[in-house]
Amino acid sequence: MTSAAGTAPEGYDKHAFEPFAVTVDLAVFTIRAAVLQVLLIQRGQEPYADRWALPGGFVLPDESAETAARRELAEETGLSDVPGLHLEQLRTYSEPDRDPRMRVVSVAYTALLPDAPSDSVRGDSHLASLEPHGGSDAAHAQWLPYDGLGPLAFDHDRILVDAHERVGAKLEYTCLATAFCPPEFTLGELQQVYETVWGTVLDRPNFRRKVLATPGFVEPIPGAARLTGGRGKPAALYRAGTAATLHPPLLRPSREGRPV
Amino acid sequence: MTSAAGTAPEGYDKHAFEPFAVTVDLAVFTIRAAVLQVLLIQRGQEPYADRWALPGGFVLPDESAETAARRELAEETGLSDVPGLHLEQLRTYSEPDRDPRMRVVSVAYTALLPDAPSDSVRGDSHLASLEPHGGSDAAHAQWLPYDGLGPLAFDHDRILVDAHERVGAKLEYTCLATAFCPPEFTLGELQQVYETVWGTVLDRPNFRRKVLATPGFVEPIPGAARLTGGRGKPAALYRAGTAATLHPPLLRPSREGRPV
DNA sequence: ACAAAAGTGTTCTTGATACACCCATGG
DNA sequence: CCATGGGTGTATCAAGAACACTTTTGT
Repeated sequence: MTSAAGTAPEGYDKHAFEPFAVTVDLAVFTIRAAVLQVLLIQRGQEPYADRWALPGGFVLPDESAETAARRELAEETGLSDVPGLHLEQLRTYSEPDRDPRMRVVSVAYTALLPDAPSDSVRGDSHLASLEPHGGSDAAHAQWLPYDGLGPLAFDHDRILVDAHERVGAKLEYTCLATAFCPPEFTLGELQQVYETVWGTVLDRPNFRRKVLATPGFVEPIPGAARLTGGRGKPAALYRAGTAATLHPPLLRPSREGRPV
Repeated sequence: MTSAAGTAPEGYDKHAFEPFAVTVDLAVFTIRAAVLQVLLIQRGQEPYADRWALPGGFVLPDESAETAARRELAEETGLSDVPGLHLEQLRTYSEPDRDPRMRVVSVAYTALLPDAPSDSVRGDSHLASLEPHGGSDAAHAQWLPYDGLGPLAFDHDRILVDAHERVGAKLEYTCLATAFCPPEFTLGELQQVYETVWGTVLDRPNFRRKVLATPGFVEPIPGAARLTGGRGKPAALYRAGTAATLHPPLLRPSREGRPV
């Protein structure tokens, strides 16, 4: 049997069998002031009232899961057409008891947003722009630090851990890190992305050489420079390149004692 | 909003909205006689009558997608509790028009099965064991070479390409290759896995050193040996180790001109 | 002058590559 | 004794790690 034929309903009576709800859940990350932040919403109703949860919602009858993910992201964050938005399917969660109310199969997506990392720690001007909707759910959409989150609603803890792990792994062998950066960024900011997601410290000279030696990772913007910390030499600016993968990869340090 | 609350049906009337069918599709690979093979079934009905398709079926109301995948694999292949079976979620396909009959969201899985590679090319004794069910769908389940497949039903071409790409990539940085091997295997057989999936030739001495230098990849079976090609020195036998990842990775050769 | 951050150079070590070569078995 | 496949040794080269050092800015 294949996609839809076979084992179960043969006549395709659309209401003859127990329906599944199909939803999307979004693990939205950004880096602000060298801290990994996650976009969460506070639930207003049972189950899990007052707990934090991932943004998300139903897949509508005529849209794909990815379309639904983009729509929900725009609706709940007010961010539509964010330049440099990275959206990628994570995996699907389908345990029968993951939502106590009914059978819900959820396709999880990971999204990465740029937000000038550790530059001028501005007074949450962006955060405000995330809450333009006075609407029911989006009203409490908020960035929270990834570390030290209390237990989330449903199985969202696990989704978030899976998403974080995937992002960390993809930094090793793809050019994904630029998705956290604004259109113009310094190599120090790019390094900050790696250090924040991995929770490690990298050697600046070696990081620099590695990035510049990978064709298509970043492109220099001739003449441009910017001060990053108030003091120090102004850093050269770069744009994201066209390459998608890193060869050879940029491996996390000290994987020796790492559990496999 | 979260998994199930919010945007759409608030009262949770299970039949109030357009239902989705949720299915699993299986990309089942094995290596036989140094050829990458895929398990396919021939469709008996429209749409796509007589075309080859991936095995799969409906997720039942009280099982997870992974449970459904294991059940379908057992039902359609007669293979239940295969030792060393590797089953892993690939991704979810949810384009609204992917099945012309109704809305079907399919969670695709990749499965890898051992089958003594290129050893004694026995007379398809295994193949026969895949068709014990005279039942409707499983009747035509069959191994076919991955290369040179005609167009498959639905979007199964794409699923299969995605699965192959994922397997190839995971060989680089995980110990996945042993999933293609029987419980006891030689290093030559393990190398055959890499060469078959990647479509490249590897240097035997270097491959050997690399594998043995990775702790937990394989474990030697003291004293055991086996002839592989009728001639030549008997090869030492190994078991799969406990490690899951490869550090450093075993990269595909000649990635220079590779599109990124 | 000093601190802070960017950027360059150099050494050391590791791992990958490309071979040449030896060993054991069947025909 | 030769073909075939397993296994070892070795020289060469590229990449990563560690760290000293220079440059440019603000205070």
